[in-house]
Amino acid sequence: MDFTEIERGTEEIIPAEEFRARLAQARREGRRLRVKAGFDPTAKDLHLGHTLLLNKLRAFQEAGHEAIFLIGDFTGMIGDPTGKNETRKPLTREQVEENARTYREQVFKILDPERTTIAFNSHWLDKLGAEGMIRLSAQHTVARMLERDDFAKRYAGGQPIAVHEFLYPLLQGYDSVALQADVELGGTDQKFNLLVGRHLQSAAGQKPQCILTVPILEGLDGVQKMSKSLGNYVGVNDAPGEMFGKLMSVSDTLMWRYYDLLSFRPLAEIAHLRAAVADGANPRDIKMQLGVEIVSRFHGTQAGDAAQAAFVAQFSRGALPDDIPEIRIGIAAEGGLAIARALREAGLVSSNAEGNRMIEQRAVRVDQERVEDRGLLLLPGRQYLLQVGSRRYARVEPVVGGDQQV
RNA sequence: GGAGGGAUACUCAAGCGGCCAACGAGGGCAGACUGUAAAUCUGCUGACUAACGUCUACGGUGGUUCGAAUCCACCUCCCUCCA
Repeated sequence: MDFTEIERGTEEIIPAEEFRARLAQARREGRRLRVKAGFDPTAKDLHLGHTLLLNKLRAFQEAGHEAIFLIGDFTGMIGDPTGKNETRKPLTREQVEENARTYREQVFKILDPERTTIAFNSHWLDKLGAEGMIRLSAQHTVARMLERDDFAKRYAGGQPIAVHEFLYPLLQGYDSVALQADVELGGTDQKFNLLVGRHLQSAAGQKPQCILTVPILEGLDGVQKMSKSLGNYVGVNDAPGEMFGKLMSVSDTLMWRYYDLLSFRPLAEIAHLRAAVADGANPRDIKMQLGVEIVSRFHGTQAGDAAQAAFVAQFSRGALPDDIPEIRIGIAAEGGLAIARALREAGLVSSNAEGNRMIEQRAVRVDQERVEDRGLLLLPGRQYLLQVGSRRYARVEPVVGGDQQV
């Protein structure tokens, strides 16, 4: 039996032999494995980092297994303490539903809706109650909890650890019990939590799940993990041009990481691309191929090609982008519109002070001409093309007395 | 419950009565060079103002002082040791 497609891109499979045996057995018996992957409802915009997991879930679907997309609406109230030490605000029922809905829209860009089960863990965790929680807590020791890497670090480093954070892995593990999961997928940073699931399942008399971990995708900066709050992400809902641009801005080193983790190309083909660059091909062109592949995946082949063409036109040939926002800004009858304010109103800078700074740094152009004078006034009656740096554009028309409008 | 230490801008971290919108580093943004890459060099990095300048900010609330991030009191939160 061939495991390469299922196993491609995974970091670790625990225990590998058992996993393969289980797959083989399921096939023989015509049984579908229950494959679980949990998602935190605090985030609602999916980015490429999430898609690693979804792609893997999809691979299981295609092999005929049951994909369970678990929304951690109950555990979201705790907030996974993995990684950062920050207390999360509990979500309201409305927020959870809202987030779940947007999840659904985005998730099915990858998963097959016909073969996906969506589950909410409040379903069983609500009923667990204080007694259930205590019984659950009795299944695990403090010493073992403190083995978890980030708990260990925080404890050693004198950082606070709240008691309720210990409950998170237990509840996540209990999800596996409730779902009778055969397999659970997660990022490498989830390894500890996933293992707790195995432990709790055995204690409950179930056959413990197998675990597949996928790497954590680095964000555009190439260092920290991709996340919305760090602003280093490519969202699956990003517009084609934006998505392409973001991918083009990654470093050459990171490009290969993205090829390895995000591309669906055969491994041999990626090896060829590496060889080509080693032979002197411009990595930029290889990067474009990646951009086209990813944009096409979420927006269609046409959009992928168009994004590349637009990128080449704008940055290689200096053409203006064709989707420059237009805005009218109301001004008093006398005088004109101060350039810094125009930049701010158009959303190109966050404050007038920043606008003035940009001017001093020679980053601002009006009608393609560099602005040297921060006292420059835009007069009503015509439209101006404003530019900050090489990627921020807007067309602005000052209007006497008028309200600001697009 | 007792003793001690700490909280400074996006992050880390100086400052310990006026020269502090606050050293330095990282990050971010911009300029040069490029391939919207890396590396490197330079500048900027609270808001309002054309500008003079004004306002807001060093955990919170009060106080001392001509003047407080800096001193005092109380409060909140965190850490360590003891119980």
